[in-house]
Amino acid sequence: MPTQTNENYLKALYYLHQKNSAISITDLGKEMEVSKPTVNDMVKKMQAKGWVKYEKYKPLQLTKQGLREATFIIRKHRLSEMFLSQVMGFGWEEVHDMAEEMEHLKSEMFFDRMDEILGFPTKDPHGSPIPDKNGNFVKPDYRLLSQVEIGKKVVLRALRESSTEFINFLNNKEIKLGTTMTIKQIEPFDKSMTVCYTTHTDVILSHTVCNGLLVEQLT
Amino acid sequence: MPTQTNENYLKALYYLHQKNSAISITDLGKEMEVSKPTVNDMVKKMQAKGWVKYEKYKPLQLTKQGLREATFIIRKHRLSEMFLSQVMGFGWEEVHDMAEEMEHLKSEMFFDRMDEILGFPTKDPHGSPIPDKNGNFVKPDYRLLSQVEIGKKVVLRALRESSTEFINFLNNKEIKLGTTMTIKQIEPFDKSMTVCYTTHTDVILSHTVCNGLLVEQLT
DNA sequence: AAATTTTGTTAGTCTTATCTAACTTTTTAA
DNA sequence: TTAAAAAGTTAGATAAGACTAACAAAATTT
Repeated sequence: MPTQTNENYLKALYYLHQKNSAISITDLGKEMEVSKPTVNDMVKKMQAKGWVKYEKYKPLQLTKQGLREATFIIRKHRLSEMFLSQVMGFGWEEVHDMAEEMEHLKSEMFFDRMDEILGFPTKDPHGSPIPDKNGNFVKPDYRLLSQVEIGKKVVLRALRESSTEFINFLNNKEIKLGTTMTIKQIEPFDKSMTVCYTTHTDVILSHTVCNGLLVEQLT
Repeated sequence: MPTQTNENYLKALYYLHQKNSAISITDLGKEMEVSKPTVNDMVKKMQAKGWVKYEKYKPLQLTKQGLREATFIIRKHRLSEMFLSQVMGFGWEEVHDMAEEMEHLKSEMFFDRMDEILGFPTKDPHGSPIPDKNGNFVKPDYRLLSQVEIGKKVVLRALRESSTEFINFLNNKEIKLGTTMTIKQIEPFDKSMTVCYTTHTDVILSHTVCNGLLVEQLT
């Protein structure tokens, strides 16, 4: 059974893998905000437990078991977010940090009951898929708004980041899941985009913001 | 801010204080299931943090601050039990262990929202008082069934232990909070009691069981 | 009051998770 | 293709939370 710290390393590895296939000790250290020797040590321990595969100077890999563990932590995180939002009435901008704590609770019953109460949801409040009790889930292949061309129409389906700060920004701009946007212009200099949606015309979104929005392309 | 381990020591001290005013290093060690040197060390650390007062070979004391911290942990525990039982539909025999984990969550918002959803309850599913947001609560002075005399009539108001095992025993005997019982007989040899309640006549309860039941005396 | 038992303390060790400083390997760029 | 930069490793330390073995102090019993 992974410790809480182990769980955080597993989750970090999982997220890094989503973007990048070759994860370095340094990458993981940055994600976890710890020094390289700390990661080095931890990786050895986690390899001994069978969760990661590592050879000196080579990229890190999650084993099948490690992936399984990571998936269950993510299940617990996303179910918690969903429960906090749907049952306890918290806003989508508030749930991430609380779920970050709750994901380490060990009681399976607790999460299974949440799942049941929520009617076995497949998406969390930020649009991310929730693995089921067996660890299965479908990863829809949305694209980043930042990668969409000018003139296209898209629907916001998920966020790649769920920090309170980021979501407060979206709330201010009245952007939510399901919002349909048309890309009017892309500034070559800073890659910022001018978009239109609902009653808003010509809203400028920075590249950083566009990089956090996962969309489904309509046209 | 106390660590999770600190919180458990504080809670243990709090519970020991309820029965016994003079708590020894040994007592705390037994409650926490750790060795005496471990307690000794920990007590020094917790004294440095201002939660306990201790002089060599003298009894342990919770400081005002320590008592405050303990009260908030108990608030979190009991609110969790209430939420698990009232909102999530768990049985009173299932909630203790889950609440034992949940009580260490740091988010105040989470517990305050629970409190609100539950309508600011003052008792948990086992009849124990729930401290409010300021740490205040009334400790009703029930007496132990084991201390009641023969012939008296009592109502079960709270449990002094909330383990699944103990409550499963009560469930089997169809004893719940609010059950009115009459004490028919007390066996001098082993202090077991013969009681009558609802449709049950002449049920024998061991001293151990009677010691776990907090009752209000009617006659 | 002395002997015994219980209680508490000291000293030294372990594990987990972290650090810095210094060194080595690999990669990249001149 | 070698020099510089980046990445990774080793060694030694620290803090929290635990242990055992051995000793000291206090309380209890005879």
